[in-house]
Amino acid sequence: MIGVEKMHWSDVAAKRLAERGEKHIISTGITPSGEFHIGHLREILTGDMLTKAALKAGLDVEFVFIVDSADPLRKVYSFLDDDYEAYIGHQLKQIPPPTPEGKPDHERFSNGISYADHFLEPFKEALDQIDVRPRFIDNFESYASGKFSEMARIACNKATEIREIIERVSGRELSEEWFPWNPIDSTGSIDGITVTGWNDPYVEWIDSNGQSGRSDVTKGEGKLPWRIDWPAKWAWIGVTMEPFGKDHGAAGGSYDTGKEIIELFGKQAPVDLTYEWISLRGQGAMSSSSGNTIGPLEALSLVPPEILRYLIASTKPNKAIEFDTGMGLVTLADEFERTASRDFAIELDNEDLSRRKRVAVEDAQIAVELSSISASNEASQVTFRHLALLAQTKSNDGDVWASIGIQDQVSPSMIDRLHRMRTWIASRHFPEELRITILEHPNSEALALFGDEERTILPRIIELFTTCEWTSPGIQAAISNSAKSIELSPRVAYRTLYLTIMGVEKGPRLPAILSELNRETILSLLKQCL
RNA sequence: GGGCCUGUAGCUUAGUCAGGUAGAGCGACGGACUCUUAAUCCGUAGGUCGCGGGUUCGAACCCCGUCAGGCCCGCCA
Repeated sequence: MIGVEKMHWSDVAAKRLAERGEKHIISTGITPSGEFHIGHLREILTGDMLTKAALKAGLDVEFVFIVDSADPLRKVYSFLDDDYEAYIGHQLKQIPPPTPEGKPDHERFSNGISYADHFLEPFKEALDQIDVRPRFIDNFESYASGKFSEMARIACNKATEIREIIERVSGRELSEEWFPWNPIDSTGSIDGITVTGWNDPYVEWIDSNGQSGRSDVTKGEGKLPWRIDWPAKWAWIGVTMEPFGKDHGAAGGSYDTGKEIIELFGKQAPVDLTYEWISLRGQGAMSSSSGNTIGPLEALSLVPPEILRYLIASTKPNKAIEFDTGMGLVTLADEFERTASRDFAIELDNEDLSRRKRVAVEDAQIAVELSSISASNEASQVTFRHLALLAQTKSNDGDVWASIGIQDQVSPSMIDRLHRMRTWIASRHFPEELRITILEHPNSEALALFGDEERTILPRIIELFTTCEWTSPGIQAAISNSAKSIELSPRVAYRTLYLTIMGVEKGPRLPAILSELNRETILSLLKQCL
């Protein structure tokens, strides 16, 4: 007995789903309290990949994304002006979006754009680019339209049971005034308000200003607290699976209480999948409030969407990811290119493949499948590294295509890729290691590495550079000939040039780069090195 | 304080559930190509599997302890 087949993480989860039936709703949700970041992308991509795996397994599945716009503003975040003090406790759908300076933008708000919308819109654009197309559910609208009515009434009627569950499972003690409904007070806030009575379907309250009133829980005049709000959503939407961050997944966390609370609603808790967080390399966890973020759109301006998908697809959910916008991104992108261009059918055909290797091949194959964007499925003709080189040495796109040899059939995705590469090179994220730098003055440390051969060949190079055709082939011939004419390896000529022009011993292919530069500038630099 | 997750070559990691003397990619190094030397091809080196015990004929894997990082028990993907 070899054992049960091992599978890609998405298939393992799909199998768990299949054990529960045919029809499924996979849900994800995010609070639009600040700028979305690539950490949020893990939530939504994990959900998207689970959906695809479930479809592959023959299940009837729908993917939804709940926008938690009914959540209140918790505090004045660092990117907000103190004017937002007045909105603390107010629901995100009910307050104005910030201007670029962080002030409340009343004008846009009067045009129907809320704080929640402000942050959601760019994220939707990113989702479109990475080909994630969920059904959006606006939580605030859901409350307003009565979707939560039944669950809210059950929760209020079973306040004692819910209190018991939360206190027992989370191990924390709830205050005397605690009630499973947060009404909206006379100013629009759900903070600092005390529930004084419950007369189905009305919650009676008194707020911090001494004002009293009552809220109809079936009309969304308030909201359920998070720990009840979540299972209530599972219940009314019919969620059967939900991936969530490790913060919710810890023992005693909101999933643990939620799975008991939902039973009061007469439903079953969804299958869970806890995923680790994404941090920014060298900077710790990402957080919208601290400004330590990379937005999905910023990430997408640097790399094609399939690379971001690949990052999630190829990493098991319980592994923390350190997102590296420098060399790590190059390595990731190159790994994707290599993997995507493999012929898995042939590899799997090999009978001698060990079990372990076979699983690894299948895993890679599925990761690639989950990464590809439906529209453009072709393999790219260049590695990221190489494209980075070409983009830096050839200012004209046509020259780049000619160098790759695809000038007659340039695909839209290649053009797209080159443009992203140019953006990346211009950004602060581009790794110095890959950046081509041409010296303005000779580097004495580099020249100290000169040997007899280098000293001998330099005058020959200068001589041939003075007369050769200043094109890539012309320069290449000149370099080659400078060495051959005095019976040295071209290697020496290249080393000499790297030391004189870039101050390093090795480097990228020189002829193309030099042809982009001014001949006199190079000659002058070389002569200074004599 | 209680609980959960993670720790494997310089880097990213597979393998841990079902124990059988560690696999891969990147990088590094070396070589090849009458060769655009960060391209391509071939090869080499590199691991006391965080640490210490235990169980076992046998442990990266199971058990106990311990260290480090992260998280939850208010809110956060």
